[in-house]
Amino acid sequence: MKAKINPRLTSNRANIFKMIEEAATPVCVDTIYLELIKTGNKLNLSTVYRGLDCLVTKGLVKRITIGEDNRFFYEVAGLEHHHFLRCLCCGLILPLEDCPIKEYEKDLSKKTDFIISGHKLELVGYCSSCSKGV
Amino acid sequence: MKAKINPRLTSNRANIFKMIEEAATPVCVDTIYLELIKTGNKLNLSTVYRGLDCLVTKGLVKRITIGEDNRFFYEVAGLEHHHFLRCLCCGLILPLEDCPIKEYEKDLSKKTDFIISGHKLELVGYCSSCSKGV
DNA sequence: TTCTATGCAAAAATTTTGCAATCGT
DNA sequence: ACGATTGCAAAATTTTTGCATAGAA
Repeated sequence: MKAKINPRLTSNRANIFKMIEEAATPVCVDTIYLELIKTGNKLNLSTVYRGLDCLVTKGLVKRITIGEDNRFFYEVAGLEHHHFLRCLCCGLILPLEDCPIKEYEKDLSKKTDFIISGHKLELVGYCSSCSKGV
Repeated sequence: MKAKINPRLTSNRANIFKMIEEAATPVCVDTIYLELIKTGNKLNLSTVYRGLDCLVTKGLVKRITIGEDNRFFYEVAGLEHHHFLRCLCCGLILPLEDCPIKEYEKDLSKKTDFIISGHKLELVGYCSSCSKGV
């Protein structure tokens, strides 16, 4: 993408951000797009993509991958470090606050001689609704 | 895909499997395809995709996602449970044998009322080669 | 004016599918 | 002959890009 010197936070982009902010879980591009259209906004899908790029560049939004769907999700940046628990049945994504592998990272860094900058943990299973009567 | 009653392990598929088996890390479709072509095999990319579907269905191969590239990787199924450490610079993927979150899973299951069936952990950073002189 | 944002269409990248031909048993 | 595989081309999905136009500072 062409480098813009001074990207603007247009109303489209503010709306995209608001939508992400208000969602309880990470959202993907078509969810954002459809939600904005449904609530009366008129904008193009590519505007959503470019708006997201802009928000990511500005550090307002984080682009992440969850699940096995090969597409991107977005969440507000600057949240506490967290992980996800995902329901394989209904797709529910539950953010988790605690992180069980902080010390492990240190050990691993020593063992592998990697500088470890981060990690991604995703647990999967079946939520209580979906596992009722199983 | 159309359900085949009795999928066959053709030589194409055996070659695909062998390639995956011999790779030290998970491989993606185009790596498999190019490697097979380079070693003298003649086959179509869609044959690779279908062959992989077949191997996954047969339980010989596992389809996984690593990194932020929105594409699939494949590894031999039936390996010990493991995770990955990935270099953000050169793309090196290092399989890890130990798993630091087995007990965490139990706790979380109680706390969230999920039936937890698995998890995916990926650590990222810079390998010793890439971080030399940084 | 000058830089940026947008819509639209087209292209890219990865994966899937339909169909006719071929192969294996 | 029958069912499965393959090549090829086309489609589907998600994301990116080029270009002309509209918009904001």
